[in-house]
Amino acid sequence: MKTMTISKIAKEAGVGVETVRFYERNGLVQQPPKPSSGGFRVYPVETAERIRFIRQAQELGFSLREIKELLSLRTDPATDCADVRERAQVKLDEIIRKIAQMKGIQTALEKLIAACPGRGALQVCSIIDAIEAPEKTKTNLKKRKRKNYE
Amino acid sequence: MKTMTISKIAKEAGVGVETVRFYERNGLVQQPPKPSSGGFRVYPVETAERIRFIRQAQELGFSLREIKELLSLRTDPATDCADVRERAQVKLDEIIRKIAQMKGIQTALEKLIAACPGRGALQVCSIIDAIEAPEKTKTNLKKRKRKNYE
DNA sequence: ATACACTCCGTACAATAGTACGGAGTCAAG
DNA sequence: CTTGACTCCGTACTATTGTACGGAGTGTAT
Repeated sequence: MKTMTISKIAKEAGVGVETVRFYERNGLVQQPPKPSSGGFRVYPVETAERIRFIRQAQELGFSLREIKELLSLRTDPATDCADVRERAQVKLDEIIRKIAQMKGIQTALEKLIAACPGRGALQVCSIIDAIEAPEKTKTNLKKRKRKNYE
Repeated sequence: MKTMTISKIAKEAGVGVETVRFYERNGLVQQPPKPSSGGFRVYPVETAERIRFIRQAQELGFSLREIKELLSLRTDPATDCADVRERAQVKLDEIIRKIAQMKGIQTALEKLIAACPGRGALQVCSIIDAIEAPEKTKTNLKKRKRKNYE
């Protein structure tokens, strides 16, 4: 196995060298020490996996701050297990909520696509319409008043 | 129904007035005309729904640019239906991919939580480990030092 | 041993997504 | 008709998430 320099890691992870450094500066990946013999830093291959995870989580709407929290979850006997469980559970709930929302949009898009060739059979004209009518395409769903927010 | 001013819309949507204006400037919501009688702009209630959709889509990792695309999808007989279908399908594929990724993280978190009290039964020590081992516990590829981080 | 690519580090610049501010206009209650 | 809250609009500032640049050091292939 060739020595993993920062550019190899970056290539492996599909990001630029500067991005790796940026993640190092922000504590998302650990910067390996410079070898005592001098020269360039050598990276463990796992770093690339870690970065790929970061990018994936970003695509799913997590901020770097949140991703850092995700990555800091460890079932390490040395740390408090109950705490890890609790934090993991919070993230899990969030994920489950997001999946549900995602499925809402999925259904809406499917409705939109289905409404396309029939032209007018459904009243679905935009993705908003497709979402706002969860199931019942019955009349007068505009009467609901939503005071739900804050 | 009282006249929806911008601050009512903002409150209804759970955002600040400035955010509404920002979305207007960027074409995500349409700015209603000033009444010919003069005075303040009056907003249709749907604007609040639209903004809530924007916020939701953002949470799911879509940029405002992408959300604008989503919102511009319309099964309008006047526009090319095949085009709408195509663009909707692209978004749909993306959503489906994201849901799959999300489920990957969900499973990883569940493994992490499961590994917590048993302590050592599973080798899952971080969320990365929980993700990188899809299900086959192919021995000792991952067995090396995982002491490196934090 | 020299060329050349790559590392290292600091700082600067950039895009996205807001948030804040200030001054002038408007509305509605007292 | 005054007062206070809100609108309108422009501009400026902020946070997050990177990208780019420049100069000095290092590794390596020829």
